[in-house]
Amino acid sequence: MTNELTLNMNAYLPLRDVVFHTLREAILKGELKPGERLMELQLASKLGVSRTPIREAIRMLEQEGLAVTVPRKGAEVARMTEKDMEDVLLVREALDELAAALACEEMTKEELEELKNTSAEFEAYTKTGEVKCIAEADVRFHDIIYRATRNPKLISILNNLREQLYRYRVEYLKDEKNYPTLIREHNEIIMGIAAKEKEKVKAAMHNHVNNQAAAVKEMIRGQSV
Amino acid sequence: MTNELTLNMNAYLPLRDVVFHTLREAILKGELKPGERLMELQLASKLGVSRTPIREAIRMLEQEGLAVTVPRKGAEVARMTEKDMEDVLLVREALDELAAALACEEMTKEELEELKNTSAEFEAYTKTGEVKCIAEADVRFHDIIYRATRNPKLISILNNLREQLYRYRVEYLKDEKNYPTLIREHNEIIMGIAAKEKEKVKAAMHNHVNNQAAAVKEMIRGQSV
DNA sequence: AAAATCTAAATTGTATACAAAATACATGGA
DNA sequence: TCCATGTATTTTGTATACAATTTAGATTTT
Repeated sequence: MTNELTLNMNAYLPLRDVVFHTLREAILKGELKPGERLMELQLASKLGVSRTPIREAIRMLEQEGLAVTVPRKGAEVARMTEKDMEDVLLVREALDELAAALACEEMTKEELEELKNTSAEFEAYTKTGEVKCIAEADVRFHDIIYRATRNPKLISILNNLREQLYRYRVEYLKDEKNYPTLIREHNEIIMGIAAKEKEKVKAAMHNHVNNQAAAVKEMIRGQSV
Repeated sequence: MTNELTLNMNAYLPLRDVVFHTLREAILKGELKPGERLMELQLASKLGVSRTPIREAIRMLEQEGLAVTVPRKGAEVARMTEKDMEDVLLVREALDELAAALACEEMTKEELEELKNTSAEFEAYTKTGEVKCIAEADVRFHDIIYRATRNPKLISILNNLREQLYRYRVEYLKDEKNYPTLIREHNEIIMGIAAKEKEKVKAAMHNHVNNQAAAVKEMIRGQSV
């Protein structure tokens, strides 16, 4: 009798992590709006826990850039200006290019297949117009590339950057007129990786992020009226 | 009587921040070694505070990548493998290049002067051999470039990456034979920025980080015996 | 001696208590 | 009405208490 019973005894998660994930989701979905105060007692009673795990979760959100706290005043959901968004996009541009180049070197045939499939799924969803599914397919597409970099540090930074853009990106994907461009760009990236033409892939990815950047900025400008 | 008495009433810092900075310093200086356990009660009594601010500081260190915690077992100082270091350096290479390019566009004459002065100080310290001063001058040199990017998000990521390399970088600066190369590279960067030749600056910065990368890797390999 | 089991101590997870500061609101005066 | 002041309430900061789990050591068993 070897220890085959180590099923998911790792399922234990400290409350701070549960709270952290819950609050993060709420912020990204927009349920907690930028500038909204994160009051410990209120959150604690709403989530049915004490202040201790709430406070620890807030410290984590803070470090991720999703919350901002002023000593003795408390935390609030981070506000994002257009400038902040531009800053994030500029960094993302550089790192997505790096990721594309690395993926070009490292990606296996199986992963390339997966990438193609995901791209096909993405295209299929654009036909039906299910925004949530489109967004998820897009995330998967980029995740496959990220994973192929074999660089966890890079992946975690990219995930954080993506997180910051999340709220606006969904809006971007609602606009049907972007779909053909996106599909073409995805295909360019796939072809580049398949041919292992690093410079082409970098250029394609640069373009891809850049287009998104332009759209997101326009969107913010529209909102800020 | 206008309110000129807003001196530094902001001097108040929550204990969690004091603890966070203290522990971070200790980790970067190597006083707390990779793999060393961070026990709450022990740290609390050593720093003369309760467990609460210690725990919050640990959550912050965790998010910065300086500590790793396993639920119910506790936190320890993050270990760094050679692969981890390579990963960090690869990202840093890309972002330092980006920073150099942005600085090239944005840097004022005054900042350029400051950069030259700092480079001169760096050179002077290499003559006296005060490693700590050399390191500080080098940090200042790169900080001036970072600041000139006008991109706080980029700056914070770069600071985090630098932090991860910190322990090994000091060792690197102890080796006198690196000094001439470093000085030359600094000058190339300065000249490139002065002439606003973006591509040259990027190449110079790439080279600069790359050399450091090679040295750091060699160092790790030496240690791991 | 090696392995397994039990027990005591140490350690983390969570809740709560109390102090200090910030906020909101009411009251009083110009 | 507007501003200033004072007071009550809310909220954060920190310490502590207790429960649950892990770890280490001792004891027993094979």
